[in-house]
Amino acid sequence: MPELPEVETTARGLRERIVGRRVVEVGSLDWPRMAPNATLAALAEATVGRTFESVTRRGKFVIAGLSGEVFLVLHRKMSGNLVLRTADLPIVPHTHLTVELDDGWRLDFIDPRKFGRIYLFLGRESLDAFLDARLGPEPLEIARRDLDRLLDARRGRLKSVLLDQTFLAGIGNLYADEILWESRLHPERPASSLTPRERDRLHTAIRDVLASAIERRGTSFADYVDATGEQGSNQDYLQVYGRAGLPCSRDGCGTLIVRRVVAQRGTWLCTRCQPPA
DNA sequence: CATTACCTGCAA
DNA sequence: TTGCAGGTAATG
Repeated sequence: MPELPEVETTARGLRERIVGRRVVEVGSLDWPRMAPNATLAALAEATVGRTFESVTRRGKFVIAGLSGEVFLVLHRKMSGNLVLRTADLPIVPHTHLTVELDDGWRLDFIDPRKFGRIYLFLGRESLDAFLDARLGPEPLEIARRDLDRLLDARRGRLKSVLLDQTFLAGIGNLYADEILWESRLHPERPASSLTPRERDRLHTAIRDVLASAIERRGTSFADYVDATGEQGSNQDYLQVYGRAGLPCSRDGCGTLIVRRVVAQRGTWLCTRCQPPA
């Protein structure tokens, strides 16, 4: 489940390897609804012959910028991966886009569940309009005072607010649970009910949980691998996600982690460290 | 707010 | 064989 840390790791890996490379060929778009605003022909026409100038991340989107303000934007949703391979290797099953580069490497978008999306934007304005309509601020850049403003504008529960990409961009189910455990906040607390001290804890936890997951190159819980096909290590450091029945690791706690459904999502928490009120 | 659709792999 | 996993858009 690629969330902010996994997408950041992938973007960094791609940046190292494809910036400065020219697109030679584009292919394999076998599932047209994965590219809502472009056909294979349009993708090829816009990118072949152009050179990658940047690879960035915004929320869970990877944004590959080519010369002439052409942007290839990819969202991996749940099972998607972006992997670089040498062009002589066969295309594996569930590959839905291939971008061949001038140095003998190929960027493959592989997604068994076909939930992933591929967008093409010509010009920075159309890219920014697309992103700004969907995404709130970056969690690693949000100032403490701005978090107040964001929280006060929300009436839902913490868990669903954290999952809302227009609140903060890039947090998904796994990191929402980890952030709430780290903050010692119950997922069903109303977002606007937090005391200043609790907001401090939430602000710190958002930064710490996401930053350390990036340092560990992401969580390889199910499908995720980075741009070179390597797994991250953050799955070895999870405190609650997927850990029902295991003891809470907080000093002297040991309460068994429970799973329940909050905001229609599997949600793991320590009921002692994260009291309902 | 909640529910459903989109998809496939995999566990029960 | 059924149902669950979950990101997001669309729909009650």
